[in-house]
Amino acid sequence: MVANAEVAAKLVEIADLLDLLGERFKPEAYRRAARSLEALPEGLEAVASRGALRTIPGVGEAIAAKVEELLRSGTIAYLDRLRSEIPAGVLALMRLPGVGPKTARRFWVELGVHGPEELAAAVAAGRLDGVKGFGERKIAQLREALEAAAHAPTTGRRPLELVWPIAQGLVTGLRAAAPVREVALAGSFRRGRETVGDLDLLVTSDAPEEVFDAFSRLPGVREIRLRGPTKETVVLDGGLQVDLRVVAPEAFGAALQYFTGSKDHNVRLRSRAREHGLKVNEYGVYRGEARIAGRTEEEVYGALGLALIPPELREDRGEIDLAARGPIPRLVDTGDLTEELHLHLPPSAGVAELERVAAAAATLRLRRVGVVTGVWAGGALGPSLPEETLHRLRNGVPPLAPVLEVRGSVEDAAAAAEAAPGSAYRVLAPTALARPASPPRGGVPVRVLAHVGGPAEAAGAIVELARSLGAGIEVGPGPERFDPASARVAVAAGVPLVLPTGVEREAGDALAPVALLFARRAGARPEDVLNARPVGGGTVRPGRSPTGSRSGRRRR
DNA sequence: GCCGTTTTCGGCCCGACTGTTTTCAGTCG
Repeated sequence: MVANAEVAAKLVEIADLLDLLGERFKPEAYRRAARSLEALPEGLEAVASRGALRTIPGVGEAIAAKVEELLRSGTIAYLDRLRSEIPAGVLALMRLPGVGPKTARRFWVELGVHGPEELAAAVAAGRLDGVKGFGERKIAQLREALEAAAHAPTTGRRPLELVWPIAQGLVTGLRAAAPVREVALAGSFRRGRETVGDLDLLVTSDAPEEVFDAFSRLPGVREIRLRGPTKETVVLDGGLQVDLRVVAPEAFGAALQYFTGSKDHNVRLRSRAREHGLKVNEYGVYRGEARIAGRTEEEVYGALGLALIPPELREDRGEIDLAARGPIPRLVDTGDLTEELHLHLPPSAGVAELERVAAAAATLRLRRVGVVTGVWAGGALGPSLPEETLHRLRNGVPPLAPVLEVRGSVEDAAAAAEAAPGSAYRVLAPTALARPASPPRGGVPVRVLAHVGGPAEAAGAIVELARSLGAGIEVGPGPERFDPASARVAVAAGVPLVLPTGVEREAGDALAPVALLFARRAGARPEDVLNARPVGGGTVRPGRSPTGSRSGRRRR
């Protein structure tokens, strides 16, 4: 079994190598196909076996053939040929900051340098001095990049939930320290991608210089990488890069749209604009010289004859055609959540803690909060809260309700429910998956929550299990929850999602907001979310069938 | 190499910033 990410990596390598050969449009074609493969909620082998590779956006005849070749034989002859033409170290040269395909190729062809180590030696030996295009500053920059690459591992993309608190801190800090009006996070962060490469911050202000000064002095800012009249790039202590842009208020919507991306979405949007005799850039929508939109995103999409597209859907997966046909179905939002299905309190939690949660629940207008009173595992019930707290909970602290958590199979869950009547139960699905599942026994008040993640390729099997149990599947960061691609499979199959409400969390905690972004990215409407529905239904009926026209089907 | 609500050929987003250049190429997002 070849993982989708592995195939995508091979295509990206082809793209990089073609870049070095000076190809104009092929590299981007291979990269676009690679991005599509990475986001695929299904194993490539399954797609290939039903002959559907070419339905993947950006995959045409040639790339489909190469993917098939890779799945069949484990290699791509075309890639092997490119590799034989270009030394591996030249690719590493191209990945140095400030070095692109042109420069890397010059190092290789003109200087006979085959990799970063050789380049470092060449720089040290003064072989770049006097070479056209390499002044003092360029050489110093190169020396620094080589130094950094030798010591620090390349900083890749980071999980969204880890970047979340950092991003919120920057927004808060900027609001407090600089003369800004609007502040917004854009980029893949705003789209709710599972991983974030860097952060894009957008502000409106009359005094850009003051904003940049204040931004540079925020705690955690390690260095300024570049600074111009409208843009500043800094690097934080952890190595995360942050781009800050200051734009005029009348262009805020256009800039937000532009810097939210995705790249593929923007490219398609611009093609559409051209077809309508319009031009879109980060300052607005133009008909000739006249600016016809730009203050809000709604204006920008409207000028192109489109309904506003939620950022989480802007991936060029058919959302533009959808928006051309009419308003996009409303996606689930924080305010739709009516219930917390399971909340773990610290083992020492006292009565005051219950009251704190109840107050938080009131603020969030939650009608029910399931508090885990014990974990049933291996046929025994483990205590999880002090006796006084349990007593108080059972005697009623609205809207809190005791919930029993079961880790095991469906049979375990039924046994646990009989041993501790009156509590709902949930199944931790890794174990449930390992055993044959059967529907819960009758007469027990249950609500099944499959608490399980895994590779996107496995999503289909888990969704089917959840459907047979009448379970909802928790969405959010971490290996025990569904990521956006898997969640999309669930939504398309009519299996409801479950979202954490964040009721017990401290401010700045990322679980609930990130889970919400993931669900929205999966195209989930309020009715696709189990705990966004009216309380009282209790059990989800097993074996619900998808309803033909659900949101999940509008993309691929 | 991909793609199509003007197209199966001829396009492919577009601007900021840097360094080095005296008018622009390369990189980046």
